Amino acid sequence: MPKKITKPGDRRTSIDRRVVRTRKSLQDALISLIHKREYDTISVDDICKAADVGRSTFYTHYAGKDELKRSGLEILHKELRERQHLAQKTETRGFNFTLALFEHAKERIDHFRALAGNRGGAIARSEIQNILTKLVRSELTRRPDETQTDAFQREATIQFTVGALQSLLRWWLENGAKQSPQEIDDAFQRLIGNGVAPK
Amino acid sequence: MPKKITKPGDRRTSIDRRVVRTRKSLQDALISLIHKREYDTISVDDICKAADVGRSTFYTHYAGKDELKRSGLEILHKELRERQHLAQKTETRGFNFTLALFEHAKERIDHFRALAGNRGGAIARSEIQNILTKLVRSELTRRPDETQTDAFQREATIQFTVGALQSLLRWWLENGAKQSPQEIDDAFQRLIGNGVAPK
DNA sequence: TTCATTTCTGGACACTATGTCTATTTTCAG
DNA sequence: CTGAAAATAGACATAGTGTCCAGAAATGAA
Repeated sequence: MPKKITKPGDRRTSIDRRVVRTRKSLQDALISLIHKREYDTISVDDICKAADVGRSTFYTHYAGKDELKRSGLEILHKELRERQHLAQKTETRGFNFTLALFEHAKERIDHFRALAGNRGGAIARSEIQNILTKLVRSELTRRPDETQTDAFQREATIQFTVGALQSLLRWWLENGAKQSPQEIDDAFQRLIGNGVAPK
Repeated sequence: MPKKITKPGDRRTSIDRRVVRTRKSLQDALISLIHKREYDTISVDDICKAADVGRSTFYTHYAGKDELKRSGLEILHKELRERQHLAQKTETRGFNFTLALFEHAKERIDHFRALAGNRGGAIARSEIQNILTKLVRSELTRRPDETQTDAFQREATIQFTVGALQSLLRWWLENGAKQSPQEIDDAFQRLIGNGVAPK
């Protein structure tokens, strides 16, 4: 076989243990640092020191801090999709992926809080928002004879739902996820299904 | 990391024209820059050049970029509270501040989009979230005999509502606020009042 | 085991940004 | 007009970024 230029940052599934080990160290280091300080105040050098990895090595794997963080989210997303896939076999009514979401979030709460919490910042949130938007959109199917007003209503409904869900999720996690996934999901289903009656 | 607190116009609420002029220039410069690039990529120097203000002057007014941004939000908040105060005199059912919110946002759309949009980032959002949370909380009054479960339900409802509202607002603004404030508010009131029926 | 290949490494480099300080000039209010 | 306040350029120390290299170390395969 002729040579293959395999740069560390390549898409190719890494066989080399060193690569796996290095990346995992960096992932973990970032997570643990985010628990201690504001994301913006963490430097690449800090991460490398915490991970015990050379700074030049960092850059052969990730373009910067943000990419490292994104890669952490990809892992969560992948896990969630698998979970959702299982969940969809059972239920068919309403937003049936949300219970799986809350369960998943609770299991990986440290990971989630670090990446999606208040301190986590914008990158993670918009990424999570993308994920949730896809899921919600697939629940609200489009009528073939959709008018422009319908389109507006539908999109508004999607944005409304995603915002509500994400907000509830974040609040629950930030307060230590004291309630069970079932409880928080019940609350969500009730609110999204029946609406809110003020006063 | 700023350490020294220095506010030139502290003693009397800025009488000096120079102070007012400088601050306004910096505010405007930031807003216009945020429209062009990512917030993080904007340096204090960039802002100063755009505002035609010396960099050393900048630091006599603000501790850094973030504080400049926050001060911009304070202005919006103040205006919104005044508006809300007027709106509450003509009391209707439900969340009666939201129409005022949408109207206000549309009028100051450039300001809002820059500070609250996707590119705006985390500072603005959490600030706006605080504002909305206060408003929503005041709508959902607490029963005197509230149980622990009630408290959970109430807080969940608040977080749900704020998230939905903020998400809808952001989406509307980011897409150019094509619909009228009345339309978007109707959509919100309908969704929050009646819930969402998927499929 | 040996060995070619890949990865990791520290240190050097050029670069951009931050925040503070000072001496000087400009602008303001009274 | 005048003293006080504000704005300024430029210098400074510090810190972070991203790239590059040559050598050391680990790895998978033979």
